[in-house]
Amino acid sequence: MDSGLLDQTRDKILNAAYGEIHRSGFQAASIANILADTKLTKGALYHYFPAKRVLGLAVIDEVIQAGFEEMVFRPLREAEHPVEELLDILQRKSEYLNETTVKLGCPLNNLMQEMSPLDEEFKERLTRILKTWQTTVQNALVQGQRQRQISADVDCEAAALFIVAAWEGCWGVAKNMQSIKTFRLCMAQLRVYVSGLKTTRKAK
Amino acid sequence: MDSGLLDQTRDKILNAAYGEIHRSGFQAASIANILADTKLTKGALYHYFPAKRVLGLAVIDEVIQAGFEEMVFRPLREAEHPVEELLDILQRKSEYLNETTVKLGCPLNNLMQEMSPLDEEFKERLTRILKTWQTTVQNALVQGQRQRQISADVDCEAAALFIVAAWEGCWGVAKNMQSIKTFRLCMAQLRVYVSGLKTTRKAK
DNA sequence: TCTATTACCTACCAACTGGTATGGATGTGT
DNA sequence: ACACATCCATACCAGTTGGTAGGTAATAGA
Repeated sequence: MDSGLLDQTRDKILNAAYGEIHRSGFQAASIANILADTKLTKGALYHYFPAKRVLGLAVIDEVIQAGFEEMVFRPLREAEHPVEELLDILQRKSEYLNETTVKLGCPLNNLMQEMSPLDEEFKERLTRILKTWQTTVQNALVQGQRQRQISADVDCEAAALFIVAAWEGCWGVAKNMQSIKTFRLCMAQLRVYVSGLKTTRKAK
Repeated sequence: MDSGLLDQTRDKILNAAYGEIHRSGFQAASIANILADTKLTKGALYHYFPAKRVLGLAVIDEVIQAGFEEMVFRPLREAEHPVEELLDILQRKSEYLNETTVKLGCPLNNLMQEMSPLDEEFKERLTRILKTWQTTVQNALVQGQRQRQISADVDCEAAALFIVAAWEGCWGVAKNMQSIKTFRLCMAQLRVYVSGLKTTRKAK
């Protein structure tokens, strides 16, 4: 058979699994629900994925990581003025966002919080995405320093880490308050922080 | 019987439940494990708590909220110089912290991420803690403005929200990377942000 | 056309889940 | 001393979980 580019069934399972995991977390994600969504049966699922765990790992690699790559990492890497692009992305992310998105939260963050202490392989793959994220932001800041957009005395590694952390933090509080307004207010402050890196300043 | 101040059995269940929930989350928290920890049986547990859900809510109110009250809210409210106290707390929190603490993450954040979309009552109680947190920080900043420690053009509500969000964000990344060093680096940047509120600055 | 493999379905299972019913032991009020 | 509530243990249950065994239909290769 094909098994090559278009593997509709596998993709359907993958997407349904992503949805279920996003809604309920990995552990509480019910295989029965995934199958109900896809109108498939266990035979199909266990044909493509030998276990629920493997399905979860595939969702991380092929859906979540791919999504970040397209929506955040690539734009940031390819931008000519990465600092502006970073502020742009923060802006865009806080605009395009609906009720359910804010209610369910960031899929990466959700999975990290749930699975990192429980499963080493989950942790590794999720942390890899997080570190790529940090590194990408860090490179943007460094390039910003070269372009005289970011103050020279900024510790880009620490700042990038903090930006990622705060970013996820904004997702978190907005998710709990279930309020888009909260998310926007919070992200606006993050942009204030990033903008603050432009002006020269002293540590304490 | 007593049922008053010292109810050892109930406390034992509550603490064991807190531990289990902290380790595995609420849904995955196994009543069997809690009972194994306490060396009690179901009769005891269901004598004090009519359902697992109620036990979870009790853990939120009587363990988690109480902890925040003692460790964060009260010191912040009672401080004469709340901005210094806030920076102090951020400092203390990043120092006193061991391997397992960073591995398991912030109990409040964990529960919020997991339960807010799933259970309205969980959400309400957790959000209440979060809002108390925000308000407490906000009051500290406002008082700081009165004491001429915080720049007058700071939006204290937004800043407080962001501080809480970033705070939880620091917990989050540190938990996933399972690195105390990461936590400290991240919290240090948060202190930089807070310190930055002292100097006068313009929004964008 | 015969064979082998892929793709998927149906029926089933052991393990575990939260929860309940019952009963015994220990006080407590009268 | 009797009735009664509190505290907790034991045994049990229905429902759900991820996972498996075995079969069928379709397709591919020769």
